[in-house]
Amino acid sequence: MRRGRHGRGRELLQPTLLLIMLQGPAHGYELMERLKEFSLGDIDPSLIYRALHHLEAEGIVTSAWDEKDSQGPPRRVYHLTQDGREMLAQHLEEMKKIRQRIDDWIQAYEHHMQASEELTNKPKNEE
Amino acid sequence: MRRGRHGRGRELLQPTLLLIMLQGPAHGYELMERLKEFSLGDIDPSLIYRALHHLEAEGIVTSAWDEKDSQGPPRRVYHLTQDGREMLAQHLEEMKKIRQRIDDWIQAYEHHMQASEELTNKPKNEE
DNA sequence: TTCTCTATTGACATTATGCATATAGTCTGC
DNA sequence: GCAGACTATATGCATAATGTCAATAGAGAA
Repeated sequence: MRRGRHGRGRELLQPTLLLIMLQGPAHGYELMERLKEFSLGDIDPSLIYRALHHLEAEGIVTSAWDEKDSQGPPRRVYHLTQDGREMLAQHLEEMKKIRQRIDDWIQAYEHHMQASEELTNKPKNEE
Repeated sequence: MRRGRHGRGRELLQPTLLLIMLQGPAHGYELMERLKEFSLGDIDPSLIYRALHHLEAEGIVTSAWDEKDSQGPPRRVYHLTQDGREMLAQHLEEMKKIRQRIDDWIQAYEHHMQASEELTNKPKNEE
């Protein structure tokens, strides 16, 4: 299975991990699976665990070994801190800005393409 | 002037440089100025020049010293290659995907917030 | 000549990414 | 019981990308 090839969507990893945790505590493997819901499957597991360690070091999440039975080795369960909730609110604002930039980009691109297509189709001055 | 702090919008740098060049050849300083049109002012100049060198090494753009007068030191003028135009078309597809993911993210976040707000405002079972 | 703006580049440190791999528990079927 | 698949987390290492800072230098204005 080819995974994580190139930086596609990697900038959405952290915000999306937090968003899933907003819906409730989760362990790494589960987060990895649920990223598929956001078209972010295909990310190498090591990147997810590394992101989680990083978030914990920043105080955005906390973690503890799960006391309940696992279907494998013990799980480390992560949940949001208050800082994490605030971070999410900041992410929302950031997301809106990025979306606006992307919209501007797409519009500028398509506008240019449309204009140059018209030039190609009407080389002589029609009206 | 604080510049380039953190990865804000940095993922849009390359596509946006190419988009501006699609509208016509341009030199680095000019590109840097025109990035403001896409809310990408505030990027350190060295990042822009580095991106341009990288694009040239990849054959996405070519460059030459400008023969015309500068209002300062000589300018290096960049223009798109055919590969660059194809790259732009790929960027368009990528942009649309990212845009979709961001929409999904925002919708999930706001949906959760709305749901939890309702729980807060109606703790007893009203209908 | 000094200051600001124009213009490009390089050095250096830090951080992120990609990929491979180690470790190990559980579960299913044989 | 053991092989193989799935669950679960973590580390090491090489390379790529970023951030910061500063060097260099021409042109134009005061």
